[in-house]
Parts: sequence; structure tokens; C-alpha cells
Amino acid sequence: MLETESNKPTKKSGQVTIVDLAKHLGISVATVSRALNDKSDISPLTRKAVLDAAVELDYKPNLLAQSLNKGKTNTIGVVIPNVELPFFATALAEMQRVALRSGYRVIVCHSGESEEIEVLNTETLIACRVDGILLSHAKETNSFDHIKHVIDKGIAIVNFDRVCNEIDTAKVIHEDFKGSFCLVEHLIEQGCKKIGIMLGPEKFYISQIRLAGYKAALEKHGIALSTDYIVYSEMKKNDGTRVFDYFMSLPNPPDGIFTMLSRNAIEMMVEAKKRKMIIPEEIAFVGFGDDALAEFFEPSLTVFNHFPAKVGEAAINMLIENIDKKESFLPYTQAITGELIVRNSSLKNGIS
Amino acid sequence: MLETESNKPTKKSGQVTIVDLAKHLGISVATVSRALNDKSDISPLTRKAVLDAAVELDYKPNLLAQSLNKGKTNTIGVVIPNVELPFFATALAEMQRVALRSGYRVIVCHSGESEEIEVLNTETLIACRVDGILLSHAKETNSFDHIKHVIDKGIAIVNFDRVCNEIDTAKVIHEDFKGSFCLVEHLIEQGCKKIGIMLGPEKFYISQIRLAGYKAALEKHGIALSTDYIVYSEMKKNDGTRVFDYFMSLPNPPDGIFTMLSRNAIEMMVEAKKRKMIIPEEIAFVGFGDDALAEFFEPSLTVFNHFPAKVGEAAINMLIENIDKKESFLPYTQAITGELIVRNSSLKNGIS
DNA sequence: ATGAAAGCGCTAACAT
DNA sequence: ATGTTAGCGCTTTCAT
Repeated sequence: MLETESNKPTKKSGQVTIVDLAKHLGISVATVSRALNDKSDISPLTRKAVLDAAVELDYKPNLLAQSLNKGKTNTIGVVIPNVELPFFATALAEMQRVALRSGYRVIVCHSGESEEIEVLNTETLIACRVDGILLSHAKETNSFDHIKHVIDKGIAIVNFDRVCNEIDTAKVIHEDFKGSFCLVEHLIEQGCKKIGIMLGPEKFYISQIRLAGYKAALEKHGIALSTDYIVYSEMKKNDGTRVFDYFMSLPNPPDGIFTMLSRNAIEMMVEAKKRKMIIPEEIAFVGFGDDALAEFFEPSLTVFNHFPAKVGEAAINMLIENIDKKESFLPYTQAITGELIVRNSSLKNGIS
Repeated sequence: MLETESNKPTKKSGQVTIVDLAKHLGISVATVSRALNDKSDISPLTRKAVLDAAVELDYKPNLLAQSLNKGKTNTIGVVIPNVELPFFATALAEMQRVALRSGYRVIVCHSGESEEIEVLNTETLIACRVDGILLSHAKETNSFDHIKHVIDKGIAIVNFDRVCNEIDTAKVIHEDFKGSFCLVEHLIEQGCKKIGIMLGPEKFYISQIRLAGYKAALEKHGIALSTDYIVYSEMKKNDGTRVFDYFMSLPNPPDGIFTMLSRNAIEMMVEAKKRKMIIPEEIAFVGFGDDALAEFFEPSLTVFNHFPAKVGEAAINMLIENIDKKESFLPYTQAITGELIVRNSSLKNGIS
């Protein structure tokens, strides 16, 4: 317990290091390290002395140094376009929960829907030497070289929700085809004959797949396809309003509308109500993805719930698998089972 | 341009290092470092050679090593209770935006409203040697030793939204008193005489302050205070419903209700509508904090908008100031100016 | 059971 | 203009 006056850390960081502990106790850093890491070859007394000193001096290990030394950071990087979209907020929260349980830290980056920032984020994460990356593309993103990059470097990566179909990465997706098929078929069963669809950007893989589901449902029920009823959007606020105006301006406007973002359906319903249209009798609505808005709006919105938390959980578990197996991991795709929630925006025999 | 066969990185990390670059070019690491960091004492030719090689070999700097060496990480840690609350999602997004602009990375931690995890998060951030911490307390949090800790270590910290009044930290808060005063006064002006208030946990500083604003408004207008009308809650889903039941069970139920979380007001309105009560004539509602739900619900909810993005921006700017000034920084408190948004849930002369 | 020393990748004196 | 070297905080052989 040799007491020197110089207990205060002297180093650059201003924080207590194992050198400080070693000096304080008059032993070597190696011994301190062993005690701290609970190694075998150490006397119980020394261990206790070190542990006590660590508490006394408020020693906190420097993760940077540890990671640098070990070549592993136990950190996962997440790149998302926008946490303000409820889907991403929920998925992210779940990722953090699982990460913590599995001994990983999480660095979150927002691309803000910008391709440039998404690329920048990816590079930052590589520079931070994260063990793996979870990524959902910005709507702007057209080129996927940064993803190839990550893969070439042998860094684990899982693509979720807004995935890119041009690269063979591990992916977690929704039942996009089935969900969209269900929703559209439900509209048809409710008597809708002219069904409009509002998608995200045309290049989105999920736009394409959901469109395919829509087409399949129409075909199954012998309804002809009309390109007038298919609209892409940049997913801006109030796009729903604009697209609804467009639909209503058609010579033969839809009697049912499916939107890829539930929020857009809500915006449309606001507009429909302004025009004194009767929902769902005159026009019915369904959306992809459940949230508080869908539940509380009047009429409540029929949705395909894609379980954001499950997506988050599956994605991070797949990533950890990828990290653990390293080279031997073979990319695969997992689709999370969703569920149709029928509500008043589409149910014509009106239940309340 | 000396070519050796051994271009591939040999090291533990598996990634290209400046040593690899140096070998590849047959020069010293110091020169490589200088070139990479755009130092003065270097010939343009060597610089170019290095930069080219960096691209060719896909060199990415190791931030861990840089940070360890410099004693600065350029990283900010954020601890929030739950991103699924729209306020935090928006504040966080803004923090990231500003951080990026200012050359900082962000590590986000969720406490999930747990004190234990909040403490753990804080320690992790210290261990990561972040330059500063932005923190909003979990609702569970009772002890603030971990905050004292951070301050004692000389790490910059800014407390926002859910602040603790027992410690002298830098803080960014809302106009909690004024906002609550405005909302309640507005109800009074609309003719409400019996005003219920639903707060968060009693120990929350913001609960206390918002209650004070409520009391002040009542007093100004000569309305007697009744403890029956004051309810605390743990901010769980559907607490609004329960509290509304309670209010309605009173011998003399309120004719106006103010909730600290807008979502609770929505839940109450759902319940009120089920009971065929007329809003706002029979009972009016106002909430603290604006979000999509408040705008889209029918009737739309009168709120005090506390501008989440501004809070996020102010908090991170204050933190960066703290980081830059270090010792000479004196903690202060900044209140973000809010704004009353009157909507149909309270406006008795009904505008639509 | 403990210490000495090398090394993780990088920067910054200090040479030359 | 470039090379040599020490050191950031830690773990881990290899000695003893």
C-alpha cells in the first residue's frame, strides 16, 4: 500500500491509467492488468489490492487502448436514414437492447437521407474499426460502392429494410410481397375495383417488390392494371396530399388506395374528409407499417404491421452471427413475418 | 514506387496501416503520416505518391490509434431514455446533424428508462473516452452520483430535457413554467373552471416546474387549487386512459385537462369520445409538446410546442462550448423559447 | 506469482 | 524534406 504523494494522473488524457494504479501500489502494470482481467496466475491478495485501488482512484479502463491492442472493438455501427421515422426509432431501440445484452456498444449514424453522408458515415465506422455494420439506405443512394468496400475489407455487414438488391449482402427484410398482396386483396374483398398505389422512389427495391405484390393481387382477382393508378414519390411530408389530388383529378378516380408509408394514407384521409368523402364507403385506405398515428386517427387505418422491433432484433443477431463466423459466414436473407391489422379505414361493414 | 509482393496487410486488425503504406513506398511511417495529415515539411511529389498509394491500397486511418495518441476522440456520447418518444428522436437527429458539421462523431446509448442502464451507459462512454456527454435522465433515475463522477473527471456534460436540479450541470430546458402557464391560462380563457393536470413522475424536475406554472395560472385567475385535480404518472402507454377514468370518477370532474405528454391527452380524448362527450365544449384538452399525432388527431390537440430540434441544437452547441473551454467553462442553463399552438381540442368558438 | 518488454497504429518531437 | 524514436494505455508473451 506504498503511498506516494503523486496519486493524480499525469498523462495526456487526464484520466487514471493502469500505470497510475501500478505506481500507487508499487507493482508492475502487468500484474495490475492481470488482476483487472481476472486472470489465473495471481495471488488473491494482490488482486484484491488492485481492485480496491481501482475503486479508490476511480480507474476506468480505456476502451480505445484495449480495442487497439485486441484488434476488436466490440462496437457495432448503425447507419439509418432518419430516426424520426417511427420504424427506424423502434428498430434502433431494439438493436441497442440486444447489443447491450450481447456485450456490444452501438454507434449510430444518420444519413439524413443523403447518399454523401451515408458514404461518409460508412467510412467513419470503418475508421472506428467497428466489428460490424447495420445499414439501411438513404433514399438518395444510387451507388453501392461503399458497401462493396465494407465487404472487401472483411467487415461484417447486414442490410435491413431499405436493402439494395444489386449486392449480395446479408439482409433482413419484411414480407414486402405478401404484405402488399394482403392489403390489396383485402381492399378487393371489400369491394374496391379501382385501386391506387403510392410507392416510395422507383429505384427502391421495396417499391418494386410491393408493386409486384399489388400487381399479383389485381391479377388474381382479374382486375386490369392501369398505370394511372401507380405513383412513386420521394417520401416528403405532405406528398400524400399531392398524390391524392392527382388521384382525384383522374377521369376515373380510385375507390381504394394503398400507400407504402402509413403517414401518407393519413394525409390522404385528411384531404378526403375535407372533401366530405365517406371513408371507407366511397374510398378506402390501407398502409404499410403500423404506428400510433394509424391507430389513433379517425378512421383508424388498416395496415400491414411489419414489426419494426423484430426487424431490429433479427438484423443485429444476424450481424453478430456474421461477426462470430467471420469468413465462413454466408450471406442470406431473412424476411420477418408481418400481420394484417384491419381497421375502419377499409372495413365497409363498419365495426367501431 | 518500389514494389514488394507483400502488399497485403499482415497485422492483427487485417486492415491497411501506415506501416503498410510506408513499406509499399519504401519510405518511413513519419513521412506517410505527414503526407496524410497535410503537414508543411513535405515534398509535393512524396505527398502525391502517398495519397495515391492510400487510395490504391484502400487505406483508412485507425481512429482508435489516432484518438489514443491525441488524447481526444472527437466523439460525443448521448444518453437518452427512449428514441421512440418523438421528442428524443427529433432532438437526436438534430444533434447528429450539428455534430457532423462540427467534426464530431456521436455514440448513442438508450437507457430504456432504466437507472441501472443509464449508469452503465455513462461508464461506457467514459471508457470510450468521449470528449463530452449529452444526457437526459431515465424516469427511474434517483441517484445522480454517475453525473458527479463525470464532472469530477473533468468530462464535459450537458443535461437536457429531463434534467436533475440537484447538481450544478450545464442544462438545456424548455420554458416549462411559461409553457404550462400559457396552456392553463388558455383553458381558463376558454371558460374552463375545473382544470385537471396529468404530470410525469413526481420527482421529475419538469413535473415540478410544470405544476408550478399550472398553479400560477390558477392563482392569477382566482381559481382555487384542488389536489384531486393533480395526478402524477409513470408515463406508461394508456396511462392517459386510466387517469381519465379517475378524473371522470370524481364527484366534480374537470372541464379541462392538461397533460405533460401529448400522447396522454390523445388517449384521453379517445376515451372521452367513447363516452360521447363533446370536445372542447364539455371537456377541453391541451398537451405539452407537439407531434404528428397532436396535429392529425380529431379534434386536433392544442399544445405548447417545445421545439425538440432547437433543444438538440442548443444542447450540443453548449457541449461543444464546454469541450472547447474545458476548465474555464461555467455551467449555465438555457431555456428554449416555445410557442402555444391553439387547435380544436380547446378552442370553443370552433374554427376548423 | 510477478516483472520486463514488445506491440496494436498513429503522431510528434527530435534529429539529420 | 525525411528518418528515428518515444509514447498514448493496454494485453500478452517470455522470463524469472
